[in-house]
Amino acid sequence: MIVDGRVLREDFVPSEVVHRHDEVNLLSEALEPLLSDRRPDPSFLFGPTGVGKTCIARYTLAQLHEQDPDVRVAYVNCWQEYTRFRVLYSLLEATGRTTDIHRSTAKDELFDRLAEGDTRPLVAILDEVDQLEETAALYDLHRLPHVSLVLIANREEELFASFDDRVRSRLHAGTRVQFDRYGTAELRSILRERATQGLEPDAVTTDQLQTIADAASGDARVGIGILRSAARRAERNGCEYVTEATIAAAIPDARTAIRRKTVEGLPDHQRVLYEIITDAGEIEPGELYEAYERRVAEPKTARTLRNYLTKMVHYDLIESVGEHRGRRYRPVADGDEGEESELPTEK
DNA sequence: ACTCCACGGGAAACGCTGGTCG
DNA sequence: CGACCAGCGTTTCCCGTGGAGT
Repeated sequence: MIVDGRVLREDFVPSEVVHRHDEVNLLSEALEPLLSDRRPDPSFLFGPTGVGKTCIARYTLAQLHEQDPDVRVAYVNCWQEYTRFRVLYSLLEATGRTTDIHRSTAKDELFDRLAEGDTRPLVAILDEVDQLEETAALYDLHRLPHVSLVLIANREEELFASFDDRVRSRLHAGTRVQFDRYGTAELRSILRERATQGLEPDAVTTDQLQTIADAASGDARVGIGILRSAARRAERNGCEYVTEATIAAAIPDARTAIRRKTVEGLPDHQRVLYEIITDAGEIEPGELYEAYERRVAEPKTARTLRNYLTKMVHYDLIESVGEHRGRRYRPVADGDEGEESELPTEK
């Protein structure tokens, strides 16, 4: 049933792109100077989740690398690597020179090492760059003449708001590529493409892909997740092809899978907080702290809990409603319908 | 107006890892 | 080898801010 599981992973980069030719062209034009040994201005890819920003960036850079193997590419996801140290480290790693570096190595050491030595061009793709906490890292990278930046974020205004002045003025020039949500027809053909490569022929019908595309409401990541989950379920049941029932089962599954994974990875104390909040449905801070203290042997301070809470809000596990007095925490709603959940987490 | 409460920034304290020096 | 040191991440303490309730 499943022929090639890699194709169904969301980080799979297809060898051909569907529906994003304009964006690819824009980006590769912007990066063209690299082919004549000049440094391009930074490129920006903006758009909501699951519209192919990451995929297109990787795809385009992979092509570029093929044209000119001297151009190296480093992909950094700023969700995980959100400090200056980690970003620099990831870049060094991509150039394969990290052997003797550990946590205790001074930051400047990392920077120096990037600056000297191998000065072949390096393109740094910084994904979710709005999550980067030390934007000074961007300034650092910009100072390196052989490093070019491709920055990926949801919204332009918010991204620039998070920059400090130095960074903002340096990066203001540059190419913007805006990605819009996929229509269901587009999404359906993307899914068809994946199904053709990843599954047995005829394992899934066009109607079924349509159902999945509808459920994913423009988010290719969710769509692919549903397809993968449905295929796995079908396979586990010994089916030769995907059935309506497996799809129905896979839809909620894919929606919460990512979150469940995050929750499992949470440190103990934070998971306790999360459980209290989900159990209660909605809870106010004071009560939350008390419940927490009752449940844990060696409770952390309230201040620390606040740190945890902001982090969990950040991770989209919980949300807080109201300000100051009368604030409440609750698990983030499961956006059952494709309702515009476009609340760009104000701050 | 005044008090209560929660939020979140900043500085200091702590704990861990790995390096270095005698 | 053991005693220190450097540097980072995490936690705590302290505190200013500002809305809500009275």
